[in-house]
Amino acid sequence: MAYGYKIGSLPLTTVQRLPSYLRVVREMRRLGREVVSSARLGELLGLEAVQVRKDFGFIGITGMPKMGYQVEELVLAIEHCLNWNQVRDAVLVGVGHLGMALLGYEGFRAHGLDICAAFDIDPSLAGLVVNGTPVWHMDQLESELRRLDARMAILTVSPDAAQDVALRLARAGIEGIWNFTGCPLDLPPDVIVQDQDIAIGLAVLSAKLSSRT
Amino acid sequence: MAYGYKIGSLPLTTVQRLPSYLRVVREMRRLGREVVSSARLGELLGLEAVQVRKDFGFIGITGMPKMGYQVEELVLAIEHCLNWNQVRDAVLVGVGHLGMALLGYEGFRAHGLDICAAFDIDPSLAGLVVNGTPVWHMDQLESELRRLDARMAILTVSPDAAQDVALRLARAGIEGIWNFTGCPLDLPPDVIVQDQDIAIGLAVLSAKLSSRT
DNA sequence: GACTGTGAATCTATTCACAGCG
DNA sequence: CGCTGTGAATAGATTCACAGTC
Repeated sequence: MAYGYKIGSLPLTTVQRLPSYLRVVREMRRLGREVVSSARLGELLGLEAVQVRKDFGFIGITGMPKMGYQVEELVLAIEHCLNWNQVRDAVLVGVGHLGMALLGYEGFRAHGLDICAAFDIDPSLAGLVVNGTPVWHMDQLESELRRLDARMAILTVSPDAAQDVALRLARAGIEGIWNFTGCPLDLPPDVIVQDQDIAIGLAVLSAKLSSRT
Repeated sequence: MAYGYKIGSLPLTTVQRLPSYLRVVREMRRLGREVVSSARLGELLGLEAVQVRKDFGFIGITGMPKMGYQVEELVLAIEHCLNWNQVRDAVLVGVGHLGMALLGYEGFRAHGLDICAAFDIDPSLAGLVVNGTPVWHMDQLESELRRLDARMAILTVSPDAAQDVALRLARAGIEGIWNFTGCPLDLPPDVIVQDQDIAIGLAVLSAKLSSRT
């Protein structure tokens, strides 16, 4: 199985660290700082300096001996890797508690994401506008998707609806599904599924707590 | 750095897979199924059968050749590893969109978690009861924590408050912090911090999407 | 001297190959 | 057979050691 170690030419683990690098270097840019060393970044993020340098090497960034890396260059390179420099449209399906929370989250724009439409099976939600995003009934899913040009969907429906809805999204041409349902999805291999299972984090924390007793 | 490979005697990666095993075997128990093979579990979860067997070996479960593993035994063993068989109290700090969503999430009880109190800086939220959980003002944090016996805190405050609030929690005796703020926390090493950064999942999905073009 | 950059070594996780058992 | 269990091999990630550069 697996086969998920490399994303393009980047190691998965490097990609997973990019958001935290980006947060820090964006903050540094805001403060007017122009260069930063791998040691300083490592200290702020709890990483070895050499790991920071390796990661930057992978994304094609080269620093200056004695000085460090240029903050602006880092921001642009990381944004480019993640495609977070341009805003992409996404739809959200399942406007329950979690879906509502994600609709209210202001941070997505900084990550290049604009939720342009939401869908729910509950007819009483249709017509609502949540934080600027219109909510439609599930019946409108295919027709709205034809109108919009969203490549990505955020899936926050209940577990028992997950597979069916995911299949509808795939058939409607959605290329990537960010899956918050906790269920594994079985879809054609050209659809990229990213599972976001909150239970994993809780499991790790629980296990650490119970092993320390 | 790092040093985070083993949790007690279990590999981190094994612990990360435990929640998905648990979900499936609980469902099988509900359906009255008594045994299951590693091959079947692997198929359902997208894992190699041998990996399933290795994981079960780590948590001390032994199967029967030709038959497979006992579903009931698996449920109990995994719940035990994660301490999800008993309910533990937790507090939630930061009742914004995300905090509200987590308070509304019914699934925590199945994961052994009961959010017994929530806190927010906004005085207009104090006195509210959200899905059975009372909300207090931040001023009450220390005094309420003295009254309750929560070992774990869910941190959903804004990034700029994260470090300060985390420190207050640590000083009040909280042993584990589930950190949704996206900021790294700098705390005494006896406090266990589990970062739950939603941006990581989005980064991986974004990178996969942009590498497929 | 103070950094970066990188091959080599180490450590971890996954996968293979096959022995053992009912 | 049809399964589990496990040592050996492979692949991947991190860390070490040190050469190179301003």
